[in-house]
Amino acid sequence: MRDVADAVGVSVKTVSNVVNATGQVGDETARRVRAAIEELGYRPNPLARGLNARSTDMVTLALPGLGHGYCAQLAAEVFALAEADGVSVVMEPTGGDRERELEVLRNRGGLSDGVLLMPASVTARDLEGLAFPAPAVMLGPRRVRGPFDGVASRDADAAESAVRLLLDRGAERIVLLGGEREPGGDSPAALRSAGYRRALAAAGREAAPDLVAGTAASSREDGHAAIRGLLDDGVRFDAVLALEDPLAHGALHALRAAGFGVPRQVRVAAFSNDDDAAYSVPGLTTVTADIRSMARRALDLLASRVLNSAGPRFHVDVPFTIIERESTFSYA
Amino acid sequence: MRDVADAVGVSVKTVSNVVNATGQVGDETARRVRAAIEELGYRPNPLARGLNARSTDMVTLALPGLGHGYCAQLAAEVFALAEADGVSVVMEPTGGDRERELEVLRNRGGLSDGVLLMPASVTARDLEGLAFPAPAVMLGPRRVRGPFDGVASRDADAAESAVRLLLDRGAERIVLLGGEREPGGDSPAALRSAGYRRALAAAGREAAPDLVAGTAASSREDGHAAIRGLLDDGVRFDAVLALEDPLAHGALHALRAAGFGVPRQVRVAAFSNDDDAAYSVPGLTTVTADIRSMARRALDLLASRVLNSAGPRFHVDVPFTIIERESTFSYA
DNA sequence: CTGAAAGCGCTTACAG
DNA sequence: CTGAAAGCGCTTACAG
Repeated sequence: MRDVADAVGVSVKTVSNVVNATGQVGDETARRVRAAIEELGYRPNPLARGLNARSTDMVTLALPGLGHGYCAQLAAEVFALAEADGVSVVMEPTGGDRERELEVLRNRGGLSDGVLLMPASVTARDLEGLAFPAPAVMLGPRRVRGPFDGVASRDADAAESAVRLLLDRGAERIVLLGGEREPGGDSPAALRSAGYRRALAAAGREAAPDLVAGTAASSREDGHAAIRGLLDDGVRFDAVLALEDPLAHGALHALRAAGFGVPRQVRVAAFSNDDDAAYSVPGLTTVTADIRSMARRALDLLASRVLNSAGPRFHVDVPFTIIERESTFSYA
Repeated sequence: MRDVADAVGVSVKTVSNVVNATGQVGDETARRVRAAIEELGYRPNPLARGLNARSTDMVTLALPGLGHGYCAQLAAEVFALAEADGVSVVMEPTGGDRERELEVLRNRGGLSDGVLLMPASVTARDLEGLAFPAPAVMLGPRRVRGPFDGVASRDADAAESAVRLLLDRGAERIVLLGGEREPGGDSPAALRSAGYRRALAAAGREAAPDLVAGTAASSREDGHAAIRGLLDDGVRFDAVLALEDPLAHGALHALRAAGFGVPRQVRVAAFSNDDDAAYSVPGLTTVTADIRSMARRALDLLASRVLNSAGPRFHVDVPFTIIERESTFSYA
């Protein structure tokens, strides 16, 4: 900037004025300044700017990973919205590790104005114990109490609706694929499992233990193996609620191989609406949180929180939608 | 920092000394400074630090997207290695758009010290025309000439080796699944297609046009449909080289459904080694670039380039490996 | 072992 | 319409 000012023979303030369109600058002066900027390849130093503005227009996005559909979709939405807002996104994969989640919230040495965290392991107690945390918003299926704003998807409610849909379509015995055997906990799987039980209870039924099929992970292969196992064990069922889309794809596969018609004999619904869901045959009914509005709300909450770290905390729930496709159609 | 210094009754320099472990500080003084830091929740302002150091220890990672296995794997490696180096990563999805790729290289207003770009659309000519670009390293399958360092995977060579493997295993007619019908171009698909043709030529064979099966995208469904189409058309083949793993999974599926034994009747090989490759049945033989060393080299090159923007450009090729699994075994 | 000064590259608040 | 000064929060180079 000094260089530009000297080249044109004006003060740095004048250069600053033309760069930021602040103050008043004569047309001729502005033109010469612009020419010098062009020629010298001058770029305002964002660090120096930030030092004054006390802001970097950067946000840290901390997710357990990018492998799962939910996270990948959320990241994509955050990137797109942030870009439109003129803010950059620093990615910080936490691996779901508690220590790293806390580290992110401390934002030691971090340049970003605040952090968006999808908490996997961190507890309410951890959050309370955090001294001088960075401005942060928690987002995702887990709703953790604590001194932070939050945007949560209603996974339990979503699962409940999905089960209701399956019951409406005539299902009697619904497998919970990838589900938790024990009630309790606040992982996405636990929340969805709770919704499953709630819907059954509301319909005056009980969750049969032999219909809860846990899986090691959430891959196609896991889904395939689990359904395969049920069939081999002679377990009867006429519907599957898979807690992740890939599990459902594996299930479809296993059912087809075993000669079961979907949806005629077995209805299948799942979560996430990943790319394959629309293209599989049959098309897969999925329950999907409105990820975009989740990203939007989180970014907005964080922006407010950066401006005003005091004030009441906000917790917002994001709506979900059921996209019904062939896998649950009832041909009456 | 001012506050801490005042609280303890020392100068800012002394505080700076204990924070950075520079200079000499008395044990007692250091202890009191540390206590004050703790109590006041003081954190060094990274902006002010960066302003002096002329560095932010941040790097921009610009990829077309995170959807494909290659990109996702690369991103994961970059995150991990960067974290270990103490550098943060700003994600910048380009969507493969030329304008956005150029914008990233200009790094206007960007806080990062440099950029890692996986170029999709940008041409050598574009790069030459770039005035005052940020320090940058190009990485990925495309090797673009221009005033930048580069780390490239040898996709053509990798495809050539894969074809040689299939020939060794007794294949005569190898389908190029997801391949380009016309030679030329420098997209990954084009490069791999070129390797396919080269291997066949080296073996004294020709690439039969009916064996090149283009696909709209690289999903499982695309692979399934394409192989299905070939079978329906009565095209004879005894091997498939799929340019992306998901295509191969679709192919395996289609082959099984049609009653073909893999590898007994048809051998299948693919690229990328995605998570499913090891777990599919049969296990999928894939050719995989050493993504980690690609990330490592790119980060190192960028670090050097940030320190010294002049000097000769470096272009390094990253090795690839063939992981052979059941899908190409020959039961002699 | 500790401090006062200058400076990183910009902006803000005030003069003229 | 333009400039000189002070300051953002730190570090570097020099004194003592």
